[in-house]
Amino acid sequence: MATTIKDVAREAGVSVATVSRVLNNSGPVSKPVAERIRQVTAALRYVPHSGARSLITARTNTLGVLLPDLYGEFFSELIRGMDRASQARGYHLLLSSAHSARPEFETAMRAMRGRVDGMIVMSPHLDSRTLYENLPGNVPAVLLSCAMRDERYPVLSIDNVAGAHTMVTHLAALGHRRIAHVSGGRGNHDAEERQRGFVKALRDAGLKRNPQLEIEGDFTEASGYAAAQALLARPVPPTAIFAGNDAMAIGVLSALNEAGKRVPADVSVAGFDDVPLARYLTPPLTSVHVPIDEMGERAANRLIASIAGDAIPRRRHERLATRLVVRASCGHPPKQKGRSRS
Amino acid sequence: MATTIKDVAREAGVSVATVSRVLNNSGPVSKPVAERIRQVTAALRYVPHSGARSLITARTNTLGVLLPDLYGEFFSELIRGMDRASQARGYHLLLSSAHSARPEFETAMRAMRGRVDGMIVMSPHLDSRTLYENLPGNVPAVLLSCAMRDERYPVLSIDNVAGAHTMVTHLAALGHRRIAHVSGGRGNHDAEERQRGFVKALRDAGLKRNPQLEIEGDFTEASGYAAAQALLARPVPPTAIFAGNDAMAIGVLSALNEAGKRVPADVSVAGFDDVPLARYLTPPLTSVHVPIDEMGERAANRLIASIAGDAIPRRRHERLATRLVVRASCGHPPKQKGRSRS
DNA sequence: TTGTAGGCGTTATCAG
DNA sequence: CTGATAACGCCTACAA
Repeated sequence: MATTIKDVAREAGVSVATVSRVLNNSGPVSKPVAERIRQVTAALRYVPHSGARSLITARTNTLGVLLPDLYGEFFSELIRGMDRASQARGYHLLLSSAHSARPEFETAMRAMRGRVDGMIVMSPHLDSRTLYENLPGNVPAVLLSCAMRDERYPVLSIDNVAGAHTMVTHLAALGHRRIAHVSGGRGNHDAEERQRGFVKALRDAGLKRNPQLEIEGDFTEASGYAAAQALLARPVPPTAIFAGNDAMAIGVLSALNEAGKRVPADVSVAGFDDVPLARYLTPPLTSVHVPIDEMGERAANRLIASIAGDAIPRRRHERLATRLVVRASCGHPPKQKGRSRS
Repeated sequence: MATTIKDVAREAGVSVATVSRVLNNSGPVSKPVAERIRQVTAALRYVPHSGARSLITARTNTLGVLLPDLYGEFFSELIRGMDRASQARGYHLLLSSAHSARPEFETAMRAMRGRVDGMIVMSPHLDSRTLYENLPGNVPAVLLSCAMRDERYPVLSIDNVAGAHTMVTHLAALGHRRIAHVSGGRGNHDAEERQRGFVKALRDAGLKRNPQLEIEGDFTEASGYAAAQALLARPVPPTAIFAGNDAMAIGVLSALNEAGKRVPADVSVAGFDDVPLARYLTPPLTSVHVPIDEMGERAANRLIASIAGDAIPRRRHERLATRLVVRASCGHPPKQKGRSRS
């Protein structure tokens, strides 16, 4: 049915070995013969069977990608970055998502073994144990935003703590003393780091941590919306709300607007990620810029390098720097009408 | 290095045939033997080499997915839908993006041949000719949002014309007579269909088409922003702006807000797609709902069915229905003379 | 119920 | 420079 190398060889009047040599530039072939073979190959629309090839070369030229639930702009960007890097080096992407839960993660991991040369795993919900036990021993892997303490696998992550710290410090510098945080959810690595940055910045600014002003969300707009409503219902609401990502910040903006609060006149709002649309929100969102596509790109490049057997960089754990992006959604707190503390 | 079926056989003291039978449930094996084999398989963490297997079964259990440039929420949703359906049926997704241009499309298509059992192709920028010439003859394919006139391949698309028509009719019913359209760009299939719906609805509402009120964008927030600025500069600006997708509508909102226009008091704004965050915009965006993830899901299911050799549905071309979602961003046009005094 | 052996499409190793 | 031919890991008749 499908044309094989034999068909090409027969048609061109040569042996399969010669055809193979032409197609892979792996050996000397005379000009005219090579030319004829190329012609026949094109005419027959022949494409080598990658499975058969990988059988002998032990390479699939494919990277496995394991992601959590896909949502929003974030993953489009991430995948875009990985794809760009992969294509440039002749690799394909075998994608599998929705593996926040453990059993699905294990299944997906197993299913990939054998069809990929390496794996990129993003699994902000799983603990080191589960990761270790399921990561393939035989192929290299790069982790994204994972809770990996040691250096057994290279990990790429966002500098969440510093990013959140910078943001909260910025808010404090604007004069805010009641700064709320809507976190991305317990058990999520990025979310917890961002919260750590928040807490640390409060302390560094000499502000007291207030449980009333910390709410757990789940990185969705809906959870940000609900969180803001809850915060507004507090006896003394916050003057600034720092959301764990832009999606939740959007939900926060929505709730504030609905409640008749002006941003930033009444309440300041800040996000994290700085997705492309952040600057087009009303008002434009102050956020922490994360180079998402670059993270994807780096992960792929790093994996490909380690597949190729390149020397492993000394520092396996790499943190991507963030950048504070100040826009109109944050300003000074409103003049205190009630008591001012401390 | 990697463990093979032979290792398992040796370790379990049986032949490779028996191991194979156990792993594929393809033949009678005695209980105790099967049990031992399963144990050894697990202990050795053996996973069959998919390439070798596909060599003989002629199946890869992989779907190839060719997408244009990834952006925004749209593609996260789409991929999520495809992945969900694929996983449920034991298929993997081999993803490749950024193929708006012809040569890249051809390369990507060729690279996939041989590693997939079927292909999902989304290529709103390419013409039928190019598509035909590059679509694989040997594996089934499903097209998304493609300009395919005949029925050679099944096509799934959004009912863009009806969606746009409904929206514009809605705006006209609110009293708008100067309705602008920011289109998604010439050469993009979805964009052109939406524009057709816009034009048709104008006519049906007895409104005259006005070139001054039609601007070409490219589905990005930035282009929506620029378009709105241009529209505001018109001698007589529109009272409603219908953007070809939500991203551009976001840009429009941003520009209007910056120009001090109130939405919907001064100008109404509508989008298309109804991405998850549309309801959380300020103001919440009136849009045309498109079941994006369902489209991905259906595409995958349909492809898998045709791989399995299921009977092909009579109507190969399937249009997904859209739904008007009315929110606060659209209202009646301002009174003719009494322009807002703010 | 189990084992043996042939072959799937490639590439790599030899001879020529 | 070119052509046989032996792997690669697996599945599947066919034989036992």
